[in-house]
Amino acid sequence: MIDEDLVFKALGDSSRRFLLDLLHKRDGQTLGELEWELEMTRFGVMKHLKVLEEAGLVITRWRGREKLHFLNAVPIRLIHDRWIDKYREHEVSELANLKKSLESKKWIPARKRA
Amino acid sequence: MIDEDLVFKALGDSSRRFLLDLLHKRDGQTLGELEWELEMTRFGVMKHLKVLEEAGLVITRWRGREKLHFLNAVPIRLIHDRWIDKYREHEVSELANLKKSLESKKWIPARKRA
DNA sequence: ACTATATGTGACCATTTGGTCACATGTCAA
DNA sequence: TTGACATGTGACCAAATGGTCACATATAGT
Repeated sequence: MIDEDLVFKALGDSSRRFLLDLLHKRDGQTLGELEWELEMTRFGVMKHLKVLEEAGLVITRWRGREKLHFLNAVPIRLIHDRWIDKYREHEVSELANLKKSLESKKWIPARKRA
Repeated sequence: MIDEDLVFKALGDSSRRFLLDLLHKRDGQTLGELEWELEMTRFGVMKHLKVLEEAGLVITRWRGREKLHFLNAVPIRLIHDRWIDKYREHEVSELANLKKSLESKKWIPARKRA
């Protein structure tokens, strides 16, 4: 079960959003690696990672003495569905544009189609 | 333009998300009307509405002595575009990871690591 | 003009939060 | 086994936050 409040609270801090960005660039980074990118001691980074993990936005795995951190987009996806999509009807046209844009990215050129 | 940090911070509080829900149900409500729905004095509600307004999530208009509040979904849409959609491409694999994680792996407390 | 209504301001307080540190545990490699 | 390395815990502190209140301003309606 995903706690919507934990997810929103986790996303409410720019350092944590930056950590998600870092993991998005390269998944499976250790605390030591992430620590380098922030102007903060590893203890601060650790706290932020804990918040992200408890919100389900980051999943971890141990490899020996290293803790690997992986981005989990599922909670964000659920927010997208449960919260943001609530406002669809207010902006039908823009959403249509977005959809078109996304679909065109998946466009398969004629020569490669079966 | 739109301060992403203000938007995320504004969304990070459940009372404020509830206020957005109320405005989504019925747009243009006054402070007095919204106040009824929360278990909080009007001062608290006022502060939350101010945060929402400064984040651009709520737009206001005066009608005599009444202040009408309107939901503005645009900042949410921008988050949708620049933040959430970032993770679209990873969605499938992350979902797979989660599934695998839930099915086969068990969390091993640090103290008990081999 | 008078009074009830609707919202605003600044001070204030308790709690939460972001961040650091001393110290501790667990792991790798020589 | 020894020592360097990677992460964890609990206490601690300053700052931000959620919420209330006394007091103030502006508008509506009679």
